[in-house]
Amino acid sequence: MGGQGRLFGVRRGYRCDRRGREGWMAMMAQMSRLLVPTLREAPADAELASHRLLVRAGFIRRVDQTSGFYSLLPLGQRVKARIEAVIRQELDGIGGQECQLPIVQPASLWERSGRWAVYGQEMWRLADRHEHRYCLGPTHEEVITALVGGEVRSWRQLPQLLYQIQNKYRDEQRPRFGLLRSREFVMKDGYSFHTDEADFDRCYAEVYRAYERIFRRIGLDCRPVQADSGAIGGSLSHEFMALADAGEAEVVLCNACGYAADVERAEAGLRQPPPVRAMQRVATPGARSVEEVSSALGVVPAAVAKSLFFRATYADGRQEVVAALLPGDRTLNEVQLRNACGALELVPASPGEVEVPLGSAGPVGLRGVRLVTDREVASGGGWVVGANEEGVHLVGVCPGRDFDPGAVAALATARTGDACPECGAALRARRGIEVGQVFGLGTKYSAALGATYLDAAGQEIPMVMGCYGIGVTRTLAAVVEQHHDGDGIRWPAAVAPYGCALVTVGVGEQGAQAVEAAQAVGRRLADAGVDTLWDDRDERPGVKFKDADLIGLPVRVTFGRALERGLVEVKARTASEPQLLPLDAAPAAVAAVLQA
RNA sequence: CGGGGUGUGGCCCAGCUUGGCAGGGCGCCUGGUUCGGGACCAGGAGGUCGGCGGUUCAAAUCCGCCCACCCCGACCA
Repeated sequence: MGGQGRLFGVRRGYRCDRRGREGWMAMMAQMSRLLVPTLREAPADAELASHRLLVRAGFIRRVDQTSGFYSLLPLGQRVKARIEAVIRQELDGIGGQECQLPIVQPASLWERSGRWAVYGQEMWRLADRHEHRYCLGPTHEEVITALVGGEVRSWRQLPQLLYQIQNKYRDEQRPRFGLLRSREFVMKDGYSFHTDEADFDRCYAEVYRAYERIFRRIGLDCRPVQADSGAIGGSLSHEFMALADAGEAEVVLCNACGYAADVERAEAGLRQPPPVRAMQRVATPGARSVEEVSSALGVVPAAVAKSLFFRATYADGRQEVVAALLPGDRTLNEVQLRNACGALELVPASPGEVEVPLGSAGPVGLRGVRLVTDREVASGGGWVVGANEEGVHLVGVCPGRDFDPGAVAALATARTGDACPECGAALRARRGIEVGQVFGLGTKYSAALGATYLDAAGQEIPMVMGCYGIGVTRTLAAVVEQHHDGDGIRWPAAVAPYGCALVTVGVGEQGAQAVEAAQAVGRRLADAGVDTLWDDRDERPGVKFKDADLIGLPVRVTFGRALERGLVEVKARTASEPQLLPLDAAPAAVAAVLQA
């Protein structure tokens, strides 16, 4: 029975619907009327701070019995909407046009682009009652290209920049980390269509700058890094990485010149190869790993060139064994290897698939295997390699002289301390959450799907395309990953579900005064365009403070015992101490925190 | 997909080894006392112990199969 609302005769469902500065109706919401199920303890499956806090603070819930499907509760939905609003503003500002595309897409469209066969198991495939095949869109290149190709005929209608913000689907083998890797997620995808590469380059740069503004406004420490363009194809590509230890991606940064790249793309600077000498056989009984071989021969691991074998699968279904040859102290960059041989998929080869003994394998006299050699190994020198004979290695093996290096690629994964490929200073490796990517598609899709236009000379030419994504739900999680403390979330003002928390404490006369004051301040804030969340629940002060910190609105105004002196407490979520201010001064102080 | 783990009320967990009345904390409901950092007292509601089958006088507990979820790896816009 008697919550404070009833006790003090406050009307339930009170809404302040004055129009605020930002154009929407600022409102004063009552906590007692909202579905904000906070939890004292986090569910056992939540590991990352973002996942744990979003669940505990009542922003998201996992759908029962599923992995990778989340409901956004009212608070989560509000944050999502605010992130989307920032994205819309910035994209509309550079001429972007929002549209909506179907989630369900016909297989035929994907067959025309060639990706039905290529996309793999992550694509969620389904059939209707007529057994027509479809997929749940993991992305929308095919649909948008077919759409624009059908409607745009003339160079006069180009360029076009279209975007959509919608649910996308990927049947992840292993969903995890809450919203960071779910099977259903919200993504902003944008596509641009141009007469030529130069026009695309101009658009790419504009979107790139818009992305920088978007992430800055949202409050993410986010770095654009050079990226591999992956399965989608194309050349120019940058990823926007929110730096966070929880990130799944790794990037290397150069403090000296600003070079930044995904490790999938980064090329480590070359080191001096081991000195050239005559090739010689040596017995290495029992030595199989790089460590064993190098210590048996008294050389450093970096002087050993290791051979790694993979079974490569190509787009046409053909398979072959590929060997990667790289320095023994290096981790293989699988993306580079895949790019170098043009394979769709690489799976470590099982011993049965390779004729040579895996612990003593090497490039000299290797047959029936496609060899890809790392740049550093290919640069010369005398390397230790396996002799393709159990227990025997070769020393002083020189590429070109003693074996044909085949294709040469940057197979070594860059790491902290490597030389920056631009300026030679030391690189630093950091982890990041990929929240956005921009890349060029060239004419890959337009050519396949017939998206052509007639130029001024009447020639039919395929449009040049660009593609620009932002993971919206993932960005939401990334913000929490970067903005939280031991007590809860600390939302940046631009994306907070409400700008300000109003906390009334006290009972009896004091409580009544608090309610009256909170409503007055709430109204003034609404007039100023600030949404507020009033904790009007019949809870003890401690509970309200804990929940306020957990939910993490940027400012909290407390109406309590200081009211006797006409004062309220204004505390930024990130501040350690509150300010005591006269009631009248509270709205301005709140606004000051929100604008900081 | 390989390896490991967990399923007991809305949440966190004990009980399982060694079979014998289904428990605790938090949350929820009622009454009372409290009221500035997750209060206290009293009373109460809520559970096919993931599912199916087996062993047994008796199964949350032992056995088999299945399902779901989590972690590590592999994989990845």
